[in-house]
Amino acid sequence: MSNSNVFDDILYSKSVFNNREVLRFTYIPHQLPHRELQINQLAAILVAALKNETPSNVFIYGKTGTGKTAVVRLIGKELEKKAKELSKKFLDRSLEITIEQFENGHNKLWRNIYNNFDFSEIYGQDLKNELTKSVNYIYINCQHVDTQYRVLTHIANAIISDWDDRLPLTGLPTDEVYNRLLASIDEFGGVTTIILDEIDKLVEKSGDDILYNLTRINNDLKNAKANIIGITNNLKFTDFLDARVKSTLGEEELIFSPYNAAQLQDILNQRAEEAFNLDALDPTVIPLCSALAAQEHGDARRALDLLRVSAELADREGANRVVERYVRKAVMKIEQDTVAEVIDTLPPQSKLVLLGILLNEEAGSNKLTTGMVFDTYKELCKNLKMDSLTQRRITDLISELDMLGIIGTRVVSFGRGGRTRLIQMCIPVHSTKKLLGKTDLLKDIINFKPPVQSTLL
DNA sequence: TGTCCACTGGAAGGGAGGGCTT
DNA sequence: AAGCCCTCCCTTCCAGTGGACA
Repeated sequence: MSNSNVFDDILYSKSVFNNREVLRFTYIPHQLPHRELQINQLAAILVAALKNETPSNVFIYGKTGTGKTAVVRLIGKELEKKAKELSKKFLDRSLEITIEQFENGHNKLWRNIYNNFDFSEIYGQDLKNELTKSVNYIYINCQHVDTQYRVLTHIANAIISDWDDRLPLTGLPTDEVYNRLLASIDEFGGVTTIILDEIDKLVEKSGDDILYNLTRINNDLKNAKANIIGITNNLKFTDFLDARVKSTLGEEELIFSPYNAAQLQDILNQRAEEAFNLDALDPTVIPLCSALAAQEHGDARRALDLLRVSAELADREGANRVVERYVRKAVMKIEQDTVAEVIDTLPPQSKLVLLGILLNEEAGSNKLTTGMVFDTYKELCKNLKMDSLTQRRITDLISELDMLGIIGTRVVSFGRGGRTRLIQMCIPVHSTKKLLGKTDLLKDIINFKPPVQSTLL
């Protein structure tokens, strides 16, 4: 009997990778090529936190994959590191200097902290902990944390260290959450920087009340300071903001322009050095990945994904070198995987609507309207003995599918025939049907024939 | 030029589900 | 247990719309 494990062959087989994680977009390298200007600008703003002064609020614009999040996260890491270093220096020095000498010193930050603590405990662990966390950097991605309540609890919970004191995900009145947040920031002291990534998603869903409150948080804080960094890829985002929020939030603005192919190449080269074994990459691979990503508005995330997936495909085939062929394959794979994931995670009602559209298109209706899709959807529901949603709700689901890029819609008027939306599939009908057919809900009606519907044209 | 169609899409609110406070 | 609050998903209501047609 062999005691080998199914993973053994894969685990110990030769790989082109030295460290795959380096190619993830979430990995933050020590250096970010071609973002030196933005790094310096942001550091110049946030250095105030190290002096216990309030840094300006910052607004960061730039398309997907232009390094906004990476820069902000890198600066955060550096800021916290520096704060710890300074506090350590303070503790070391305080062994040698007297209180008077320290009070006469010029280090405002530590003098402030010192004023709030009993100096007799200077060497205690508690004080040391307080000192090392007096700069707080809280990152929130508003794509998921997209309501006023959630943002407030998220910030508060990032500061509250005791698990039992953490705020619940629902249940409390919002003003109560705000008060507890103030208390936790005040108790923490120092400077709290709140980063709201994809801030446009937050405002789109919940309005700008939350931003109004957060930009005025310093008025309510007694013992601490806070500032906001908003990140968005929507250049017109601030047009929808309340003028007061707009001026307070946009004290400083940073623009991240897209990378060009040469810059993307530098980024990939830097990561590849760490990510791959020697000679594992054909020299044509990085230029190709860069060129393909540059075509799509200079998206570094796309370039990194392409490189990583190409190498994974090479690995799986047991090749010891990544060549151009794998990049071409990777392009296809990434596209298919993205679509499959989006469809798979759709709620059941959206899947039914999509199936309605798909079946009509398959039956040859090339001028599909909202009304026709709704009729087919109702038939599908009847077949499944499910209650159907209203047409109003279905128009929203159709809009969502449109936003996801699964279908394309266009509002048209047929004169007396009325005004409606023309709908068509944007992804291949056959493969989508296969994906939908795999779900338990739809497997029995996947071949339903929609009633013949007359188009308005 | 006014009418009419089949919607679109904003606004308001209901209610289920989850969770807190008293 | 009761009362309250939040989120999410949904319904109901309704003003507004573009363009063919009479």
